[in-house]
Amino acid sequence: MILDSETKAVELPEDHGDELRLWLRLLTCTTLIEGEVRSRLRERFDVTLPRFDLMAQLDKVPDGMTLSDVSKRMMVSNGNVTGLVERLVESGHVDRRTSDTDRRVQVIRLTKLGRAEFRRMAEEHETWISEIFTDLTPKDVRELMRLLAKTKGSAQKAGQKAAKVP
Amino acid sequence: MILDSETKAVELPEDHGDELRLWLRLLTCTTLIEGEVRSRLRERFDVTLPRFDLMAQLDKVPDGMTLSDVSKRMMVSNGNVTGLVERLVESGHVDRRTSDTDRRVQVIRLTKLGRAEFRRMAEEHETWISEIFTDLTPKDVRELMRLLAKTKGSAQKAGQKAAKVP
DNA sequence: AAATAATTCTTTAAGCTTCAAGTAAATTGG
DNA sequence: CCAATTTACTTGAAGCTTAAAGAATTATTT
Repeated sequence: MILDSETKAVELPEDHGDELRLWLRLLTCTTLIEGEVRSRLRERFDVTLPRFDLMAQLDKVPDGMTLSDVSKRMMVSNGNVTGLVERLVESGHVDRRTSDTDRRVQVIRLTKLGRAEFRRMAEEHETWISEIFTDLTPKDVRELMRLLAKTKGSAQKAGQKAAKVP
Repeated sequence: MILDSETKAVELPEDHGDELRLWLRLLTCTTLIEGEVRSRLRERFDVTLPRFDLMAQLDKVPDGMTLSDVSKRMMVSNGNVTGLVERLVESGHVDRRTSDTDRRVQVIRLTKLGRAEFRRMAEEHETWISEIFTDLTPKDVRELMRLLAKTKGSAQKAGQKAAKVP
């Protein structure tokens, strides 16, 4: 804390350049990888990344999940999921029904076709990812996992704090 | 390398689960932070993230840059930049003119208004970012920078290789 | 010089995404 | 039980994004 001549706290512009550079690098990495995955998905399977991501969520559960669940897990808006699911139902990859116990709720799951196609895509997708991270040693991977977990926690905390003081 | 009974190399499904988990965590971090920054930019300044990002590129140069430059730096498509710039010119934040030496080229730069508003936003933005990364020690930041640089290089290499063998 | 190729940017169509407002159903609290 | 609130989802408008095709200009090759 710095005090001026009248012993009053003053705001000096602190240096947050390192964090800013870190954020930009993080963003660059993600954009780069995302673009690579997107273009390969399109070329190899003629599928968009959001469709793939949604199917990936559904592949993890056998009995389907609600639209809200998908929305939270994918970290996108409800309206977004509505449209995405609409198109996946249209193309026969996803099955949708109203919950028996709560008529507000829509339960969606992969169809047989959807699951088969996703599995096929996921296999290649996994090798692409390992290719993309090929220069990292197992130790690098562990360390990165650790630091990103810490980053995630920090970001979540900052988000909650900001939400409480609007 | 695993050889089968006929001494022929066979492809066994290798485990790339760690890299996949790493990618998902990287994506989660970026999505989380991006969402936080997006919502704060909207609430505080009623500006979108893409507009802010474009202005950030232009703020770095005094004499403007071409649309292609912006496109490469932001890692988005040309058409995307065209529309973004269109709206920023419309709102008076960006100035656009045709290059004197090459009539294909559009040179854009921040207007006085655009630069003033960006500087104002950037200052707060920087503190948000430092807040978001607040749990990371300086050592964490350095280490993360290093590992992400390595990741970026690895991803670029993978992308180039894939582009050559289509 | 003329033909060819490469570049810079724009346009279009389709899909993605958010936000805000709206509808319907379930839950809560009197 | 009923009013008020909350939850789950949908809709609509605006903007973002990409990919692909096209137009204009410049650079290269023959």
